[in-house]
Amino acid sequence: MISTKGRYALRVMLDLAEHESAGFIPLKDVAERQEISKKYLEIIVRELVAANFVVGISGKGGGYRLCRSAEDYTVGEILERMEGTLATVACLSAGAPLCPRTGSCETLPLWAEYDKLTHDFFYGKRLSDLTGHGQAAHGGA
Amino acid sequence: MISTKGRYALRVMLDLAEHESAGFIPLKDVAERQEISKKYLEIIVRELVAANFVVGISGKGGGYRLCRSAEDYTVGEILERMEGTLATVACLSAGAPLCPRTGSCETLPLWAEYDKLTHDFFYGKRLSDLTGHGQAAHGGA
DNA sequence: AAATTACCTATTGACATAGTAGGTAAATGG
DNA sequence: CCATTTACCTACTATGTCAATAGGTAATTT
Repeated sequence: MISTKGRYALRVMLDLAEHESAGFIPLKDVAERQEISKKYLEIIVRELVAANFVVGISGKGGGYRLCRSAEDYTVGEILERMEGTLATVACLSAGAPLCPRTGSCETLPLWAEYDKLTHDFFYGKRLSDLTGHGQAAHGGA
Repeated sequence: MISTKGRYALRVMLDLAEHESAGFIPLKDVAERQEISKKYLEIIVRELVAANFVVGISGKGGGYRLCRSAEDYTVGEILERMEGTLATVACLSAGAPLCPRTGSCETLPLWAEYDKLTHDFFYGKRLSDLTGHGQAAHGGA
């Protein structure tokens, strides 16, 4: 299960991507548009800053902004950073202690195959692939 | 992340599949071979019985046995039953309350696509596809 | 100086995970 | 018939994670 942290982070990144022409975006605006508690988003955005995905500046006129353009982020790198790992079983998680059953475990190849599928899927998607895919329009027609 | 419940359940099923010629297999044997606490396996096997995946008989000479042959189980049905859902985000989980953002959510199509990938992967694998895939041998050569 | 914004530490309630403990019921072998 | 083996059942618990909330300080602009 992908947690709110990863999912909200992606939505914040998307929101920033779609409003990048407006300069630095206050978190308040993102929180309102996305209908997510601003307080909670603070925690998430802090990690996005630490990961160098976004930059923030304080004060009036401040806010957050992407560091790169939307097509230069993969969904995978964002999720992996926020979730800690994309691995679906503990024994395949980076930094996990080596399981003594590796080698004889009959299920490990299954998990490894699924892990690769997952990794390839999310690293194959770019932030720019997701913009403008909601069915409801923002303004018009 | 797939929990121990699903992973252990799969290993129990596999163990039973590989020893089905020996008739009813005591859980004690499975626990020893798989190096998993028998007490914990009891909980898991109870659910396998409830799901009609295995049958158990009490008393001396008793134990557990698969209900069908190994090629008639998909990995997906076993995991889904044990984990409750295979869905990777809450809003796609069966029985989840409908999210008011469905329709405007820009990330939903991504999760839906990944969900389908996951579902197809695990339902495309059969128990019999996993037998005999550990590298280490049981006895010999 | 006032307002706005990011940034930081700490805390919390709810829930799931991964078991453990200690029994009862059923079936068999001797 | 009785001891043994096995499944089956209820309850408990420690630990950790999740999803926030609370209440501040620091930076920047007008």
